[in-house]
Amino acid sequence: MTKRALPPVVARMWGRDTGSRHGPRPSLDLARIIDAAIGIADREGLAGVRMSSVAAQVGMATMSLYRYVGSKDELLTVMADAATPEPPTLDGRPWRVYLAAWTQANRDFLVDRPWLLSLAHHTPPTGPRTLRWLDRALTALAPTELDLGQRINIASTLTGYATTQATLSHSMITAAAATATATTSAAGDGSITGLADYGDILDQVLDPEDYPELTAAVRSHAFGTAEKWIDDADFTFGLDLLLDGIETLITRRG
Amino acid sequence: MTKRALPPVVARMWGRDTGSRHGPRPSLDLARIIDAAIGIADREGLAGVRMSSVAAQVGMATMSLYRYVGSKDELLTVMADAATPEPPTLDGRPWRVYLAAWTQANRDFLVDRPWLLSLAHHTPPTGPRTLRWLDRALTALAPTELDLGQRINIASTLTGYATTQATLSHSMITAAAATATATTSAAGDGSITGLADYGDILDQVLDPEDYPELTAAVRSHAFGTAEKWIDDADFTFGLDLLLDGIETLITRRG
DNA sequence: ACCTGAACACCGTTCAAGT
DNA sequence: ACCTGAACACCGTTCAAGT
Repeated sequence: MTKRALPPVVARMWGRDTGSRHGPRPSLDLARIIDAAIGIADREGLAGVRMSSVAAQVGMATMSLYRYVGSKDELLTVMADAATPEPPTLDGRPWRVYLAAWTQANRDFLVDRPWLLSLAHHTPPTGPRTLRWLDRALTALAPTELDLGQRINIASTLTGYATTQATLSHSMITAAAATATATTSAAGDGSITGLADYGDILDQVLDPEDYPELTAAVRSHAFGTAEKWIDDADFTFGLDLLLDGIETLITRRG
Repeated sequence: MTKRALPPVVARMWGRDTGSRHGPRPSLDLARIIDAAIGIADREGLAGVRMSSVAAQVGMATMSLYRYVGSKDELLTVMADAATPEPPTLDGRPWRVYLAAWTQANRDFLVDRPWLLSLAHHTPPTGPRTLRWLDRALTALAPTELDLGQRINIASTLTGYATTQATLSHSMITAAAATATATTSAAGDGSITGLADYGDILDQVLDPEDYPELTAAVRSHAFGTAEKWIDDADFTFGLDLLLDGIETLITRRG
């Protein structure tokens, strides 16, 4: 049972110092760097986060950043965890009530910080915040008879759902916003500038024989309004499907 | 009702010629370029797809590619749709049976081509393949009394689930594969090299008071084996939760 | 021990010629 | 009308000095 060395990124996320430095200063400075990077991402999106722009923001030379993070990739990993808020507190609520709030809060912070969606790593979670979300979901499910594997699976499924919905909302919101401002670009760059455009495009492109139901959907203007897609009602609708399924499973056990 | 010009990317995905060129040749060449790009992605991952590597593969100069696609981003969009297989045929199966197969097939091709996961755009689908998947799901649900909005929502939720599970499988598979080959890199680069490592890391990092349930999970070796995560049983488990929820909804209507 | 500027590597893309 | 090489822009990162 040898303790293997922690990967540097992980160590940094947990405030454990990696290299040998003197005071408690360095970790504080890391926090400042992370905050700067998060601020840039909030304002300009992920594309704005360059080693140079982050360094400028904190008043260092670009190269100095490499004293605090091993690479840009590490910086992104650390800032993703830091930008994740604390999960809702349990407060003794029953699992269904809590998990509904948990999933909704999960979606909400992804909508607030859509750049987190692009950072969904293909790596299991290792940061303090992300793991706290997982722990709280497991805790809420502890009173049920479900085993750990099932509980972990439920938590993954719900996060997945939150992510899906956030992605959907985000693409619709930006599409709608683009329509509002970009009557100018209508001719030019060819990006999809709104939901009306989207329906328009599908209408031009779909062969009704090959895509019968989609064509019907487009013709009936099911894609007409952005509000429909970012509505809480739709989110709750799908969430209830999931929770009903979980409830069925739990009662089947009892 | 003016027909707005199709965005170039969309036109290209549907085989409609964008610029003015002479014969039917060009579109064929586009297909060759796409195939080359997909081949590279399959072999080396998305990082291997460079304008230069794709051009080399088809025996053109790098710059010639810009005759066929407007930018690398366009290339990625087009190749993502082209790399998506056809959805399963309905064959008169009841909605629940079909959607189960549909979701499983969706996950399967994402597991086969994990680079598609990184290409999950923040844009609604516009390609022939992706839209065919959507259409088929709507068709399967047509006999139910659900309205179009609900059916679209169900399809989104199921794709989302497939994506979540594929992501999970993928991170676990690569983690496991890395363990097998990388006893060498164990000391060095600090990447997570396996599930055993993952449990190890969590164990070192978690404070049992702050993360009570997660700690318990780690101690009970719930993260122990990779097989558990890529098992069909887990996938079906979550899928059934969703389908149960949908079924509840449908019968509630009737 | 910490910080930094110059230099390099890599890659997408513009542009002006080529044929 | 199509193709292409040289050149540029951008950005992450190495390295050898600075203090």
